[in-house]
Amino acid sequence: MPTPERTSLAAIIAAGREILEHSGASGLTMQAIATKVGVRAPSLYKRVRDRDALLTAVAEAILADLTARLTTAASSAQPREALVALAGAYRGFVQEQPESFRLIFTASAPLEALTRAAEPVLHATRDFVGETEALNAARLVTAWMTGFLQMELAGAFRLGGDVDEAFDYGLEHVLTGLGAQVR
Amino acid sequence: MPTPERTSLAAIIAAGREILEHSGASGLTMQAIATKVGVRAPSLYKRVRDRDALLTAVAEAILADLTARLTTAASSAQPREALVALAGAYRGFVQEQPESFRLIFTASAPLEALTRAAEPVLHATRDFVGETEALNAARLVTAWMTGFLQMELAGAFRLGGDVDEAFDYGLEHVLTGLGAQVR
DNA sequence: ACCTGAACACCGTTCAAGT
DNA sequence: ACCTGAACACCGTTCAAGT
Repeated sequence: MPTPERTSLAAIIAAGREILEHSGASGLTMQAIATKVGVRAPSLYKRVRDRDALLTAVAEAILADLTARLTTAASSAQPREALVALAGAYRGFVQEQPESFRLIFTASAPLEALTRAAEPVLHATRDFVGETEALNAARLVTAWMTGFLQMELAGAFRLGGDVDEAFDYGLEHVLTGLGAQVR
Repeated sequence: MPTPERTSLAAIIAAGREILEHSGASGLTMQAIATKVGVRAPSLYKRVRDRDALLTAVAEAILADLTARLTTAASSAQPREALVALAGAYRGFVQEQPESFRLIFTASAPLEALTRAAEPVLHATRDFVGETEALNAARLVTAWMTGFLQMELAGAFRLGGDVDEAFDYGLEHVLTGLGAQVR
């Protein structure tokens, strides 16, 4: 005799994201998720292969959110402004959801979702430096932003200097470097 | 009656680094370390507060190595060449010891060790852009390198394009951006 | 057809007992 | 003074038994 479903994959992922931000990746246990969705831990295996697959699914959901935010932020017609707004949106997202940011580069990476998140950057750099250099330029911008945010989160910028100023400085000089002719 | 010491903190850290590179952070268990140094797991707690402190100690040892490599690489008198060599050395280190690279920004970060590793970068940027901008420039270079290597490791650059070319492109344009006047 | 208790292997960690 | 076995709490995961 069938039993009604007491939860869903969507609910599990949503619970996972909440627990992740609240307790970090180490607090994201099958037990904790099960309790939050009102079920016992073994039942989760009906919807998810194992914990690793669950982390990947959570990372995908996070990346979908981030992609939407970046796309909206980069809507300016001025390519330079679009990139500045995009960088600001990325930083805002990371400051709001630091544990989520940590996960997307840690979890058995969902490459397609990562690629999709990079697309607004790619569009903006295409407008800024042209088609031929667009991919390399996008990788430069993405790498700088991601590295900066990771180091800021790790506290590596805590000793001396103004972090906001360092962010603006980095962004300005990256954009200048992209705009200039390389000898 | 005293018992002779059967291991040492140095041996534990060395064993930790080997296991880390071989089996990843999740394989770096107290059991695995104990077996490698010829002791039982509870004995490790004579030398180390807990696993977290052990990870920090391993990260510190890794950073000391990395610092030495970067310092050597950046010894050129030409500031631009110094930065290029430094970036190459960093990338080489990460390709040799990817798990070690992952750990240094993951482990309850040893901030002083991280700061020390950044010092060769700071010296090189000071020579390149002058005293006032040195710190901001170092943070730009460090962030770009670290972000690039992390994304390369995560496989985010696996889809299309030449990764080596993207690295060179990024480095050139970062240095150009630093060298140019920002309007 | 989904959910559960019980069980298993495997963690980190503590501690009394050994030498 | 260091090392160990035994024990504990807590993981992820499997599976037979329930409804």
